[in-house]
Amino acid sequence: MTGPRFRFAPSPTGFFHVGGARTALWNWALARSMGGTFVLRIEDTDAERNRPEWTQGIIDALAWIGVHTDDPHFEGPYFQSNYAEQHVAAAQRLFEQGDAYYCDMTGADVEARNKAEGNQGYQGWSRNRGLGPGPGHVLRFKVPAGTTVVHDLVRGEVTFDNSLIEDFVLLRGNGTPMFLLANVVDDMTMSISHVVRAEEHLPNTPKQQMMWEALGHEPPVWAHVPVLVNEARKKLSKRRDKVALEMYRDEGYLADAMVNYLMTLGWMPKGGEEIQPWAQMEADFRLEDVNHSPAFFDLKKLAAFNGDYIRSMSPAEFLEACRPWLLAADAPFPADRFDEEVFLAMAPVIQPRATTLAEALGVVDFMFLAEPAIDADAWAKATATPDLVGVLRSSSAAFEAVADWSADELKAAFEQAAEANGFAKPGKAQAPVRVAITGRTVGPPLFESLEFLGRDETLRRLRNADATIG
RNA sequence: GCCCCCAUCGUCUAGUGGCCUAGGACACCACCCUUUCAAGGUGGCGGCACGGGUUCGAAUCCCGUUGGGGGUGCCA
Repeated sequence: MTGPRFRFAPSPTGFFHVGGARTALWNWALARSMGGTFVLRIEDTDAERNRPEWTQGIIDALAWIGVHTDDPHFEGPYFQSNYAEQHVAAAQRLFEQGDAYYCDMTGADVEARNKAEGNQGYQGWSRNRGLGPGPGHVLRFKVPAGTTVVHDLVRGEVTFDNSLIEDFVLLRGNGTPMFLLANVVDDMTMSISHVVRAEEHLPNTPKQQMMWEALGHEPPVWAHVPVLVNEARKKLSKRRDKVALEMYRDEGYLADAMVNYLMTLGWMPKGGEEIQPWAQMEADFRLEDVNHSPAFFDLKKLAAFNGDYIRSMSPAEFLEACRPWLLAADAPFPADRFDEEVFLAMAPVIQPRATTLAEALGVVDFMFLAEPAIDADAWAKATATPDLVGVLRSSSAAFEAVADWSADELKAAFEQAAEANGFAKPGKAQAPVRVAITGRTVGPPLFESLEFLGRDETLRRLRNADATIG
């Protein structure tokens, strides 16, 4: 692979952020459509928040959204912690070149001096003190005078006044490298040509660009994409918001729907049609077309996308997609009562009624439950008047007499029973039968359900329900 | 506080000086269809933050204001 080299560099935190997923997807689309490479680098240098299993979580999440480690465009994962020596070596080089210097002031020292002098930030106090490395000495980058212009593919030219950028820390007092340094050195080592990341990194960019230059390299192409925000228009946070990709997967959001939705947050496929196959989006995606303002991660719209994708599946695909929920320990009904044939046959009436896969099983759970729970309020309402009770009893009798147990005949039988009890519109009289059979007032078409439920079970449930009426 | 970014319906967006009476999607409302609920169909509501310029002409260019967001660690 000789094309451009992109990278995705998450820090392991135990879950995969939806914002990170979008960034990964955009990098992935770019790498693939440009014949380039997507480098995965796990930024695990902060021992505080890092566990080996987190990494697998990242790889699994990426695979779910279609970023596969066995794709020729994929490279990695690399672990930042393995490159500490190189980070330190680069810092050493900057020191030797005179682009960095040691400082023995602690954070408290800096704060105290600023308070005394009415200043803010680090004022380059140790620039000319000629300090060498030593315990507690941090290495700081000597920010040159002038301005730094960042060329950004989505923002354009952004100019920073270097005098407003403090001499930032490269190496901690204990000698370990800081993120800014590690990040730059790794990008250089991995020959990254395009850094596509969230906007929150834009203020870091002049610092990183100065390091690239000091280290004798041409900086990469930068692209800072807008952040994803919540309803209050604040950056999505794991404390407040539902940001874990895994949670959406577990609730039955389809990967294709999630991917499609994420892609359109800040970018619109050509032609203005939002629902697009991955291949099309991959081919069309351009950083130059990315929007500049933060995008609200809208659960309602995600749900709409998901419903759309669910409805477009064939019954067989739908069954397979539901399989994990059918086999789950907390499945809504016991596996041995499940009937694939029935589920397949009912799929077309289930799909338009479900927003998520998890929800889909709930639509037909009554078909596979030995004794579906009857909602008390629904039952009370469905049998509140004598005519409703009458419908229940006469339809029960009418069903018993049906010769051919089919939806059509059941419907005809029911309509007669309803009319006999004074209902001009049979639809209005469905409630008692529906509640008796399904436990609820709403659900898939009743007579088709009865057909599949079978004569014996239908009549049994009607008799049981009838018996509960005084 | 300081620095940076941003600003089209409630939301995601189309729009790159005349094609804009500002288009689509989600949400919402109404109607149709109908076997409940959905789905589907039709229609509706609703927006260029404000003020100055530039121009024959501005949602589009410039300046300012206001508003929002991000960043300001010996976190990543």
